[in-house]
Amino acid sequence: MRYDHQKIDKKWQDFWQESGLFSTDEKSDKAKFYCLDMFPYPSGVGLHVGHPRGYTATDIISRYKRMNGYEVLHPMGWDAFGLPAENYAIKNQVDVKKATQKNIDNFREQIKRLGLSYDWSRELSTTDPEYYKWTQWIFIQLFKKGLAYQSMLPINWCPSCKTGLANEEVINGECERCSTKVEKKKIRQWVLKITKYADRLLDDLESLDWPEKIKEMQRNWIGKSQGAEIVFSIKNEKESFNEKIKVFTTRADTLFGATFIVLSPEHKLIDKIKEEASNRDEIERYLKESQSKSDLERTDLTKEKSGVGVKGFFAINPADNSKIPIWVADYVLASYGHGAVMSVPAHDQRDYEFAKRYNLPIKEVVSGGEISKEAYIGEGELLDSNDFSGMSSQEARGEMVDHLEKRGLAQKATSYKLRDWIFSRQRYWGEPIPVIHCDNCGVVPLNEEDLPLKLPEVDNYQPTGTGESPLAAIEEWVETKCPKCNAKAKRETNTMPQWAGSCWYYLRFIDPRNQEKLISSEKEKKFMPVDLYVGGAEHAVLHLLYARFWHKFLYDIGLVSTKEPFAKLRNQGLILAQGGQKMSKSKGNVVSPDELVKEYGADAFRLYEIFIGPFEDAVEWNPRGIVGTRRFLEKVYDLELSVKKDDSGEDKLLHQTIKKVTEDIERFKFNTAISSLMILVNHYKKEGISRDSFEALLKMLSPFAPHTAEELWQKIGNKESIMLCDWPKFNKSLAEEDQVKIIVQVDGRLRETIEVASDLSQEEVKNIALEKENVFKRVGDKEIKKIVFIKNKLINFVL
RNA sequence: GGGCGGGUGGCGAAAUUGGUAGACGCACUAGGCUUAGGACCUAGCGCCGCGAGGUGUGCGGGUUCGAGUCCCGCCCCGCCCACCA
Repeated sequence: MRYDHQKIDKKWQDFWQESGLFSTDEKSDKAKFYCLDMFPYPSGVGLHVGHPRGYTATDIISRYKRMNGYEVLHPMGWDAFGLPAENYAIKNQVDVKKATQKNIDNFREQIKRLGLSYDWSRELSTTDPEYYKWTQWIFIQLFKKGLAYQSMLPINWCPSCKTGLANEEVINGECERCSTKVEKKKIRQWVLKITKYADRLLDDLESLDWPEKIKEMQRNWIGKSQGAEIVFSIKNEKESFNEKIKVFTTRADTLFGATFIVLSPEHKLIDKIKEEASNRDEIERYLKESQSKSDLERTDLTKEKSGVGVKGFFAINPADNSKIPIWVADYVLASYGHGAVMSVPAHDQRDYEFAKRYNLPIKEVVSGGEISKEAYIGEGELLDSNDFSGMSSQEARGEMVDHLEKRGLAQKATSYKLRDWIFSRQRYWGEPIPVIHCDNCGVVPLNEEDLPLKLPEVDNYQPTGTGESPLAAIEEWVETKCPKCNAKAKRETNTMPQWAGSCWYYLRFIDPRNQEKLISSEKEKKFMPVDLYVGGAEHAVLHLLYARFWHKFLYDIGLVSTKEPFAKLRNQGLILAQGGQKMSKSKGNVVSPDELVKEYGADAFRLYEIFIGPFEDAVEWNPRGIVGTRRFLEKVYDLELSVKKDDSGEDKLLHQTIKKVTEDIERFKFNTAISSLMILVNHYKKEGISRDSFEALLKMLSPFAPHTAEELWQKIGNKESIMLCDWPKFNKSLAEEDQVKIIVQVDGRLRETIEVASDLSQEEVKNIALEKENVFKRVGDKEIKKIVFIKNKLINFVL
C-alpha cells in the first residue's frame, strides 16, 4: 500500500504541533475570523462519531479562511463540570477531579488524531480554578447589580440526582439526565433574573444569522404575549369580604363571556378564603391532591381537567358587574400571568372543557363559531356585550381595556413564559457560589481578590438529599469570617449549574491566561464577536439563551463591546446509529472514531463525516461509507505518479471545480464540494494531470484532507506547508463552458440533445436541431406553433 | 394541539431563476486481471419492455410549451414546544 495513512497522519500531526501554524497571532493586522465549536463535555465514553461532524466543518472553514488571508482564532476546551462526572465518581468510588482529567486527556488525544487545526495553547477547562475564578467573578457582578437573588421556591427536584433542576432541564416532567419523575420541593435557591432581559433577548434575535428554527425556539421559550391585566373583585355572600385579584388575558374582548374565575391551587387568595368557604374540606382535599401530583400528571393533556368550586364566595365581572363563581383548578398554572384566569368557556377550549365537565355557564360573545360543539377561538363580531356589541373582536380587545382603565380595573400588560433561571445546585462538582452568609451583614459576596473560591477536597460526594450540597458537611470549609465585619460566618454551599461555565468561555479563549482581567478589552474588540459557531441544535434554549443573557449583562457593565456573542450559528445534524436510533451508551450503539481512523486514516474519516449528507440533516451512520472516501484519497495519491512535466494549457474542469468548491464551502455544502472534487479526480485519472492543476487540486483538498494534501505537496517538491498557500482563484472565463449541450424537446418531451458552441442564436440552434432524425420525424410537416428557446439550455418545438 | 423541517433508486443523496431527474458515493451484476482477493480495471445499474418506446420524485387535482421545484386539497415521517389564558 503506497498510501500509508498511519505514517502520514502522525508525520503531519507532529509537524503541525511543532510548527505552531495553528496558533493565532493576536498582533496580526489581518482581518480576524473567530471560528468556534461548542466545546464538549468530556464524558467517560469518549468521542463518538457525532462530535467530529461539527469539528470537521469548523476545521474546513478555519483552514479555508486562513488560506484566504484571515487571522483565524480556532480554539478548543472542555465543559467539564456537571452531574455525569460526579455520578460516575460516586458509582465507581473515584476522585471526580482525577476522573475528569482522565476524560479530558482522552478527548484531547482523540481529537488530535483527527488533525483538527486548533490553537491548543488556548485550551481551557471550566473546572480549572484559574477559569472558574472568573465565572465566580461574573456571579458577584450579577449579585451586585441585583440580578442574582435568593428565593424559597418550589423548585423542580430530582429525587435521584438529589438536586434542583432548571425548567429547561425538565423534559416531560422528568429529569433530563436520569428520567426520574421530577417532584416539587421548596428550598432556598439562587435565581438569576434572566426575565429582566426578556425583551432584549427577543428583539436582538433579529440581528443574528442563525437557523430560523433556533430563533423560533427561543422566541417561543421567551413566549412574549401582549394582553391585559383585568381586576376582579372577590366577595363573600354578606359582602363583608372584599379583595381584588388580577388575571392576565390576551382576549379582553371576550370579557362579557367570562362566566367564572379559576385560581391555580397555589394562588395566595385561597388561603384567605378557604377557611370561610362552606366546602372547606373539599377544597383542602383538592389542594392536597394537586400538590402531590407531579408536573407530569398535572400537565397530562389526555386527562380530564379537575377542579373544585369555592362556595360562599364570588367574583365580580367588571364588564357588567355580574356575580360569577370562583373555582380552583390545577390546569391553571401558578407560574404564568397572575396564577389566575378569567374563564371564557365559549372562546377558550380549556375553559370550554372545564365548563362542560362542571356544568358551568357558556356564554357566546364573539360570532362565528358553533358553541354547542366547541369553543370558538377565532375573531368575529361581539355579541351580547352591551355597548361593545357589534364591534369587531380585534378592535374590542383594545377598547375594552381603555374603557376599564378609566375605572382602574384594567391595563395593558405583557406576559412572558420565560422564568428566572434557578441557578443553584445542591451538588459538589460545580463552581462554588462565592458568597458568605453573615448573621450581621446578611449575604456578602467574597472580595474579588479572594477569588477563586476553590472547591475543597472531599472524600464523599454523596448528595445529602436534604437540599444541602455535600459541601455543607465540610465544616472547616463552611466556617469562615465575614468579609465585611469579620464576624464568624458561613459559606454558601450550593454550587452553580453546568451551564455557568459555558456562558462565557468564548471570551476567555481570546485571552486565556490573563491574570488581571477576565479579558483585555483590546483583545475583546479585536476578536469578538464569534464569526461562526457550530454545535448541536439541542442547545437551542439552554446554553444559547443563557450565554446570550450573560453576554448582554457583560455588555451592560462595559466588559464586552458587542450586543450578541455569536454572529452566525450553524447546527450539525445528528449522526444516528444504524437503524435510525440515537447513539447512546445505554443502547450500546455508540460508534467511536478511533478504529476507523486507525484503519482508514484521519482524512478518509474526516471526508466521510461530511460527505455522508447535508450538514444540517440527521443522517444514519453507514460503516461501509468510509470506503468510498478512502478510495478517493488513494486515487489522489496515485495521481502524483502521473503528474506531467509540461503544463497542458487550459483546464476548464479545474476552474469550474474551484468555483464550485469555493461556493460550496461558503454555503456549508461540504458534501457536494467533495463530490465535485471526486469528479475532478476521476477526470484526471483518465486524462492525466499537469503540475499546476495538481497543485491547485491539493490546495482545494487541504482543508478537507490536510494530511494527504501536505504529504503530496511535499512529495512534488514544495518546502513550505500547504497551509501557507493562497486559496486558488478561478478564472471566470475558463469556468464557463464554450461547448454546451442543448436539450431538444418536441411538445415538451425530450427527443434529442445536441452539443454546440455556446451562445448560438435561436435560429442557428433551430436549424441544427431540425436536422436530427428524432426531431424531424416527429415534427414532419406539422405546423410549429411556437418555439421556446433558452440560450445554452433548451429548444422546444410546440406543434 | 402549535411551530419548524422533510417524503426522490436497494441505501446515503444530487438537481441557482420551473428547463436532460437520480450527479457523487455505497451496495449489487457481468467481464477482465490474479496463486488468491473484502485489492484493482472495464462495463452496467429507477421501473415496464427484446426493441422502438412508455413510465417515473408520498397521494389527488391545477397552472405551464415544460413541474421534484409553483398553486389548491390530502396522507405519512422526524424534531422541538405544549393546559402559557
